[in-house]
Amino acid sequence: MSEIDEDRADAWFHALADRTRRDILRRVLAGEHSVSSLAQSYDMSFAAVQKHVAVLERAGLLTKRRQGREALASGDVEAVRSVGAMLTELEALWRGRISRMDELFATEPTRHTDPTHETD
Amino acid sequence: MSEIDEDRADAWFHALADRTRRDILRRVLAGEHSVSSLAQSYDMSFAAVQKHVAVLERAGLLTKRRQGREALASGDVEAVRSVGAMLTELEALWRGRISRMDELFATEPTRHTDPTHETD
DNA sequence: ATAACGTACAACCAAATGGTTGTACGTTGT
DNA sequence: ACAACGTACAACCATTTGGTTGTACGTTAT
Repeated sequence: MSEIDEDRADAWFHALADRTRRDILRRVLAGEHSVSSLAQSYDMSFAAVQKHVAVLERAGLLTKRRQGREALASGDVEAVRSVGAMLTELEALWRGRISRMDELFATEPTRHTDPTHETD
Repeated sequence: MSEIDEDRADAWFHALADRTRRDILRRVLAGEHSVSSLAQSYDMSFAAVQKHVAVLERAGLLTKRRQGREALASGDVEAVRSVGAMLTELEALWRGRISRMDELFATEPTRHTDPTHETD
């Protein structure tokens, strides 16, 4: 895992580790929203919401396009899939553990016929 | 999404938002490790690693069992899958956006034969 | 018995986080 | 022209975070 990948993963998971940001991401994945229309949904200042959007943008989880005075935010489903792929890699490590246990079961049984424990 | 679910998601993503913790999780998903053996892998104090393990444990991403004086940590693949499932739900919102766009394409074409733009 | 080991946790510290208000600046509507 | 709107960002503040050292306590080995 390269240093740059770890940086991206840090940004992804940090961005997702806040419920307001997860909620914003849900909305912008479902459709484009201006920053101010998003801000109206939450009981906090416009600036706070704008910062949350900026965190999601820096993490690459959403993109903004300018239309007149509005900034329209849109979720990037490919980035979400990349995060999912990281978790799948973690699962693969776990599957590796299991197959190593299988190996163990495949080699261990010879012990059962260990001549030093011969009984007949 | 219930309040308790959001709390769990906060804990999951926060736990994953640190590269040392992700690395620890990789190791304990691949196989059981004592806290001190984990600590030897990192250039920080035992206490720091012990706290990282505690964060992962509180998030439910790993479990510990006591064996003598050692605490053996093991990754919980089901929890990892639950995090993945959250992301899949996010993707579903995006697919919803697409199908709403399909609806739009399905109704819009009548405009093309709008009598006010009749040319012949 | 006692030294060494493995763990847990408290107290502390610098840096980052999530919020606030205020300011500046381009865009839109009257 | 000018007021209102939408955005961005700086400065500030309380809390949390990720690290440290030190202490305490049960377990293992000599």
